[in-house]
Amino acid sequence: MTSDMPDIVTRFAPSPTGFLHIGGARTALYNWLFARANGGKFLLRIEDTDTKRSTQEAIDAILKGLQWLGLDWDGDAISQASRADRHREIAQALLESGNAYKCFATAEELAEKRDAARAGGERFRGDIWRDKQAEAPENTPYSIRMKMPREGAHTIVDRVQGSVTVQNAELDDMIILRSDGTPTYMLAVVVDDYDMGVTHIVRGDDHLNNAFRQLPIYEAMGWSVPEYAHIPLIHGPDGKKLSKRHGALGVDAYEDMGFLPEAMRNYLLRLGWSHGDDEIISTQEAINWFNLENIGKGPSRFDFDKIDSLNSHYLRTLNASELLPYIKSALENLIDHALSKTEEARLLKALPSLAERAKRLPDISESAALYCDIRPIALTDKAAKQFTDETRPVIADVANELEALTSWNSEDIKNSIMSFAEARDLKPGKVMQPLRAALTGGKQSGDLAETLEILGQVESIARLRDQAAA
RNA sequence: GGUCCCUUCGUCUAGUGGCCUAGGACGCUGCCCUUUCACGGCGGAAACACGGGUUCGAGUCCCGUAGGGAUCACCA
Repeated sequence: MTSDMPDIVTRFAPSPTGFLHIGGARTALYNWLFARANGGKFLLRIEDTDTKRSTQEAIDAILKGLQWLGLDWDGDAISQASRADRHREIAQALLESGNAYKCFATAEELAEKRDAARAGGERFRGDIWRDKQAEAPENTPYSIRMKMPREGAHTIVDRVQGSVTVQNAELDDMIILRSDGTPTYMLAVVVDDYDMGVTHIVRGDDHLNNAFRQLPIYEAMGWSVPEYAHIPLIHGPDGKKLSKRHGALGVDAYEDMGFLPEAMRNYLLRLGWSHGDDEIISTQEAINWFNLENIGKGPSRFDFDKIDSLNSHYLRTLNASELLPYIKSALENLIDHALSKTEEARLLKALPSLAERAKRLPDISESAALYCDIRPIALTDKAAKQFTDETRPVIADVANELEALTSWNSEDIKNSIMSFAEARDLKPGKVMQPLRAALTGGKQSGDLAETLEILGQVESIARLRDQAAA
């Protein structure tokens, strides 16, 4: 490690074969937090050595996902493929030092050996040419394989999983340079992590076994081994592994569903990590508190109910002008016209109480539509039942009462309705329920008098008369 | 199948040998508040996978069993 590097360097190293899924997002979050918690650096490396499967779209989606989550990385994102020369150089060095060797076997030959070994209950280590270098043929393409130790064992003291030991005899002579001269992931990770000065590797525990295959490269090069923290995977709500056809979504899908990035961060943080009984954890607190030791060891399931409750909490912390941009375009879609100045003014007053009732952003835009000019408003079945021969005249009369009001504020509106009810010897609820139905069509809204105030005298009375006349 | 990892309420988790009659959160649920829906307040049901040890004492340590997961490519 270079000496001018900070004490802690982490990295997130996604392969750009798809979107940034929820597990990757959490891995990125943990790496980011650990770096930020320790005044270190958080690096981003795109593992695009598999050029066949890597796409620019996927890279863009990953970058966008990280940005949405608010996880900023230090420096430029590094393309692993662009470092192929360096990887080849190390492969060559390994070859020259006798830690790696040329393998002339063909794919078919290898597959054959592998199947045979497996059928016999043996393990195949890919070592056909391990001890036959003297017989190396001329002008034949070859791959380069790592010459793995056969005796002894390696132990990793993983920051999450604890002490883990694997016998060296389990290790195969993996390919580090393909016969077409391109480096494999197994070589590239090690070289890049070393060159980037990565001190702590925090990644999914699907890489735990790989760590042991990578160790011999560090040793052969005389490089110090980084600290490892292998975090458990996230499963779907049913406990099954998350896959593309089974509930794995890109973070953009969660954005579309109406989750706030701060809610997502809080949820992901808490999914597999804890700080006593704390549930609502601000990003600053997360940075102050985050550590590797409190990461749980078992896999966890994604639970929409819980993230909903977190999201509704964060929704409530936003004020009206912060909220409006989040819902504006969805709302305009819903009401089929651009927001007018009056509508916007109503919304600025109504939004906080709408947010209080919402779990996700669409809940807000849907209820916000009530404050727009959408006459005649649609009625739910339940609301429609409020309009009877009995209630229609009441609505009409209340409309007249309200029209006579010279000051339009919730206090006076409420008094007017209450005294109307009293004069007719009606229970307040008998009056208010039909009113509410006529004004909202059955959708959720806040306090009735306040709703009327925000809607304005003209619009309110028009809505009431729509139903009174129907 | 080999190797490695994991296992506390339905879910996320607290718990690091006595403070555990196992705590919190989400969800579920009863009551209260109330002009609706929410919010809020007060309650409730709900878990140490199983079996052996070690120990005066085990959710906590050890060993087995069962279940789940990961990995065994010229993918990453």
